[in-house]
Amino acid sequence: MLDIKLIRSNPEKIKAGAKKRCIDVDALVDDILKIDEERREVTGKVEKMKAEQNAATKKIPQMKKAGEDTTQLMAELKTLSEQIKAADSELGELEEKQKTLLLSLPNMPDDDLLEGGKENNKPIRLYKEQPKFDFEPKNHVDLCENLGMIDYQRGAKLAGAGSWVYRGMGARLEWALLNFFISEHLKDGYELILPPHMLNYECGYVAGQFPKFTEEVYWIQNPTSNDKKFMLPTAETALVNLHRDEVLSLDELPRKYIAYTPCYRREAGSYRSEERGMIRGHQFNKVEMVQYTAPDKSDEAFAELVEKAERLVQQLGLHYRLSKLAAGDCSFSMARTYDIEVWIPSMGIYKEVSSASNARDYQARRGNVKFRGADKKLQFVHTLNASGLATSRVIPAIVEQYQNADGSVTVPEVLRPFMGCDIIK
RNA sequence: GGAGAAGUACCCAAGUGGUGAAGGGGCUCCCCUGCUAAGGGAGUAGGUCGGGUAACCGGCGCAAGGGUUCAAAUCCCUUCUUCUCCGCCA
Repeated sequence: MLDIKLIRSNPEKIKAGAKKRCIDVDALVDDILKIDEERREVTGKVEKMKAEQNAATKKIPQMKKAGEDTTQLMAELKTLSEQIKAADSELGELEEKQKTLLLSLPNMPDDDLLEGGKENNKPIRLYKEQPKFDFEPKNHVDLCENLGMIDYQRGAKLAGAGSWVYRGMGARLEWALLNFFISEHLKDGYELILPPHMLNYECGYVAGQFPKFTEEVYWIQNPTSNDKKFMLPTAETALVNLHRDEVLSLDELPRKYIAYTPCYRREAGSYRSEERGMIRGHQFNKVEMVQYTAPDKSDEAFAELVEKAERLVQQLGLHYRLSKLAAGDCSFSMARTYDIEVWIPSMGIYKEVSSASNARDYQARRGNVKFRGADKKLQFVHTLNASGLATSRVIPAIVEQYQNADGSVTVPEVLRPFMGCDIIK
């Protein structure tokens, strides 16, 4: 959520920010300002009446004590009370309306971001070279099936298209990756969190996924209650809500968390034919990093998160690309995002394994997460997140980039202690 | 799933319709003493919204949201959370 005071004082800036994201919010901003003005006017009216009511109400017990007749005053106050009620409900509607509109404004992109969508994403660097094979390389679907690592058939039997079963060395590779990621993060002093996977609506709202993307998650509706929960689409949704409605002290910052969870996504409308195998599934495993920082420290934290995510991919020895996303490709809540994409030889493209973002105070405003600064004043914290990493894109990259002519796959060195073997065959 | 009890500030806690939400602990500052402990005094309801250049003025606030009333921490309803007991259960 953006600061209404910023919108009030500099609406053109907000409009220009959205334009960079290829979103036109001109009419929306104008509407917000119009309602804001109306809201403030009604607020003044209501508060004046309430002040009058409070003053008069205090007189009644005094008059009663003195034996005076209060019926006339009480009658007058009844009228006033009715007027207040009417004006108050008008005010409530205006506030509600304003909030709804405010929520549909995306975060402001950072000044240095390029305008436009995906096509303007800018590669910052490449790591290693594209692997060359002196044999006909296989794709990860065939490799995984041949090696008994992933069972797509039975995954579909159990849960439909877009679901798979990890088995044998596949399951062990998956688990080794998660262990490797977590142990690296622990070395860097991050606190491990295992959050609930079913979250209440408020969590999605604070993270910035709702109300816009309520249809992209799975909802749990119990037959005997109205209680509704959703399956988290990323652990970020849980982690940025850990300190919702809290005031952190300056010496508690930065807070550095990691969480392992499966991520549950409906992925409605995606093209399965182009993304065979594990590239896009309804459930995939991910270790997520989240930091809460003071505003002046968030750039530093962002650099740290990018570096950490990169380091993991480097340690796995995978060829990847780091890109700075153009404004229009950053997600709704984020002021800036860098993607790390690994090379999938069979597809001939790079696929995201980590997305590092700085939300600045956008999520903190929605979740009311503050800290008390050195000057004792309350301010919103900054929240940042980065995957570290999502396994479902790493495994295809590993099996394809590390495949051998005989169809076996060499295990990256850093994973061997976790796997207990050097080669999958 | 059923029954009951509770939710007031950093903590404990009083408060069953009426002017400023008691009291204690802790914390901060001051005084006395001065090695410590003890004692005395003052402060400790924040936050947010609206108005104002500002000092300041005003609205809201007793888990959350509604309702009754001239007036609600207090009465009524709904929801949430915690605790106790019962049932079911991996």
